[in-house]
This record gives sequence, C-alpha cells and structure tokens, in this order.
Amino acid sequence: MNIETDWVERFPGLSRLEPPIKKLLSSRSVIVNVPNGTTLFGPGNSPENMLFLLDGTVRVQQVSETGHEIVLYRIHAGQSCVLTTACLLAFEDYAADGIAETTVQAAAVPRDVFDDLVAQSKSFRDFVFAAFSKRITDLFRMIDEVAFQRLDVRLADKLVSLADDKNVVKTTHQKLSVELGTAREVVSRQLQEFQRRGWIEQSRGSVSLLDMTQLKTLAKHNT
Amino acid sequence: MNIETDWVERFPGLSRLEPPIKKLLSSRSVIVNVPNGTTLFGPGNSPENMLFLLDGTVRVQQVSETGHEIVLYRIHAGQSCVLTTACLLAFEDYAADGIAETTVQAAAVPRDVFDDLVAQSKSFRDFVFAAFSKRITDLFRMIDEVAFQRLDVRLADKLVSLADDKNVVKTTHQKLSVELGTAREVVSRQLQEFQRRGWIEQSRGSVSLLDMTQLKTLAKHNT
DNA sequence: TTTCGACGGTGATATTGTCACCAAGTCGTG
DNA sequence: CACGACTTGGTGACAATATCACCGTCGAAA
Repeated sequence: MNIETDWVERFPGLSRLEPPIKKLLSSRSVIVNVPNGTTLFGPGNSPENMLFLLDGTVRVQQVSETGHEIVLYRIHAGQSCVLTTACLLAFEDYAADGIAETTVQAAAVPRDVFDDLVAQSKSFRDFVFAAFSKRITDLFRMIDEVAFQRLDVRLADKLVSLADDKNVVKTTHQKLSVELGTAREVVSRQLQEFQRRGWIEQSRGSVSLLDMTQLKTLAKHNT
Repeated sequence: MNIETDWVERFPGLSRLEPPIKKLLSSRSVIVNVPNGTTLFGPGNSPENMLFLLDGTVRVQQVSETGHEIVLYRIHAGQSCVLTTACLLAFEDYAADGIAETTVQAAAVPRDVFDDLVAQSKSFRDFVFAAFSKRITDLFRMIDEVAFQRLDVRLADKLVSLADDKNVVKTTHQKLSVELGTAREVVSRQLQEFQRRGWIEQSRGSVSLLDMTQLKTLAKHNT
C-alpha cells in the first residue's frame, strides 16, 4: 500500500471517520518530508496547512521579548497541530515556533479542506476538539508547573521523559534549561547535585540516568 | 426588545451570522442569571452548556496539587467560554474552575446545538476558532510572563489592569498573590516598595494608584 | 463585649535567577 | 598540524523570589 492513500487508516483517531471523509482527506492532502531542524511555522510565518504527523516529532517553543526561550509542548507521530490550525483559521499571528526535531513526515491538509471536514463530519469535529482539549489541559498543567513546582522535581521529570531506551538523554545543559524555562547555570547545578547523589552520570552533551527509581520518585507524577 | 430574542444581535462577533443560524441560537439558548461567587464549572463539574457572557465577568483559575492557586484568565461580557466548550465536547475533565466575579448574565447553548452550529455555519466556525486563537495566544503570553517576567513588572501590570475608574483596586494582598501565582508576603513587600516610591497608597483591602504613569512605565506592555 | 478569622507585617532562611568570567573540548580552515 | 572561533560546562558573588514561622491589628459575628 501507498502512504499517500492509506495514512488516514493508520492515524489514531481518524480511522473511525466516515469513508467519504477519509477519501476527502487522503485525496486532498499532500505528504511532505522535511529534514531535522526545519522551522515549520513561526511568527510572521503562518502555516498554510494543518499538519498530521506521520513520523517524527515537532517541538513548539517560544522566544520571549527578554530573549528567554521555553519549550511549550511537542507534537509526536499520530498527533496533529491543532493549535496551529486554530491560529491558521483565525488569521492570527502565531506566537510560537514549530521546529522539526527529527526528520518529519506529515500529511498537509489545506485550510479550506480542514474547514470542509469540520463542517461535514461529526467524527472529525470530535477529533479536533479532543485534540484541543488535550493541548489546553497540558498548557494548564504547564502553567502550574512553571509557577509552583520546584526545579529539581521538574528537571527529574524532564530527564525521565526525554530518556531513550538506554536511559540516556542526549542533550546539553543549555537545551535542558530551555525545556524548563530556566537558566543554564541552574540546570548545571541541579545536575551536579543529582550526580553527587549517584542518580546520574554526565558527559559532554549527554546524561546517563543511573537510578530511574529515585528520579521518578522525585518527579512523582508520571508522564 | 427582549434580551431572550435579541442577544445574538448585540453580541460582538455573532452579529454577522447567517439569519437562520441566529434564529437557531436564540431559540435554543437559555438566558441564565447567577449571583456573584457562583462556580460555573470546575473539576468533576463539567459544564453542560457553552456560555456566551452577556454581562459580568468570570474568573478562571486553577488549584495546584500543592495547594497553590493561580488565575488563568477572565471572560468578560461579549466573550464566550470556548475552552470550556472544547473540554465539554471532548468529555475531558476540566482542570480549572470558573467563578462568577460579579452577578453574571449569560446565554447557555447546549452541547448538541453548539455542534450543529459548528457544522452548519462557516461564520460560527470562524467565531469559534478566532476565540480559541485569542485564548491560546493569551495562555502562551501568560506562560512567558510567569516564567520570565520580574514580579514588580507583573504586579504593576496587574494593578493597572484591575484598577477601577477612580484608579483604585479593591482587593487583598492574598488575592493579588493568586492573580500572579506567587505568595502573599511577596506581594506585600512589593506593594511596600511601590508605596515607598509614592506610586500607591494602601489601606485595608484596597490599593490606590497615585502615579499611573510610573506604574504603566514599569509594566511597559499595555493591556 | 468577646472571640475568631481575615488581613497585613516581619525576620530568617532556602531556592532560583543573573552576571561576569574561565577552562576545556570541538570543529572548520588554512 | 596549528590556529582561532565556537560550544559546552563550571564557578563565585549577588539579587530576586519563595517559604516558614511568627505577630499585631482590624472587623464581623456570636
């Protein structure tokens, strides 16, 4: 089978759409492949399409007036850029950047097709609003964490959620600080403290998680 | 004219709807009046209806696991609870409370009517997605401010935006701290500093803004 | 009037953010 | 290889904010 024609079937949440709607989606969408690091959308660069991520991840982050950066959320394979879509439909300037973290394969659906789908299909509406709901709930949780969670807790949580299957996080202190919206020095010091406790081991550009149990205990609420 | 039948006309953003859609909205909606302090929705208390605020304001806030509170945003007359609606449609538990800050008059539209409207009217879809877009942009800005703005700046900004026409803010230090997601003591100290500079004058339960110019200069970005 | 809770003040201490700088590793280029 | 530029991470001093444990005052209700 061809990815061009059957991606809708394999997309969680879309497979239960009415057959004509599926046909409309696959016939009017275009599969795009973009390399790692591509900026998919950003301020002054409104996306023309709604994206359904087939493979890879997109990081959505924000640059403050003060020059600080913070990662807002990620879109993984099987998810769609609903927030992007809202802004796209409302013609508002998007305040955040979307950057491909890996090579990304996505189905691009033009804005007028999106509007048609929302109009015609109850299932599609449910999909769209469910996606909105999830994102917004996540944003609320994020506000809560940024405002009230201790940094060691947030860092432990982030390390656990970024770890690969070997319990290694390949990233720099700088990038971790952007994940949490804090300063590099703060991350460095926290990591030193974790290392002193024997929970992690550091090397240039990567962190090995030695004691997942302790890290998860500190982070409490699982991903 | 009766508020029951013509509220749609007077609602910014809805007046350009197609006439049959307007008729559907007004015929299937119910005008509700609730007293100050009513909890309109909250965790475990999903709203059954989408609300269009005709008069008053609703404060949406969140209580963290740690017991901390923070105000997320307000819905004013002429706006609608879109985020509520998303969660309502997606059957997800809403993570925030919506509390009437004044006596509130609103038009309540049942969930199935909302779905019909989205299906049938392009204008209504545009209205809904524009409202989403605005809220989300505001949430992004809020994350940025909580993470990176200095507290004196945020407090000055909040005072200016909460001031009545006599440049008085009737609230307690405790409530101000919830607005900003910080601690009461921190607010008290900042207010003392503002008072020392002659910018404000305090009395129990209220703050008079004496030098709006200085406060606005500190807050920089206007409302 | 008494009592109790809300309101606001204060000092001590912990945590986090900011700034200025430094040293070692990495990378591309001549 | 040698050079310089850049990235990565470390460090100390200090500022800003959060937390904790109190305390006194005020005002409303009993």
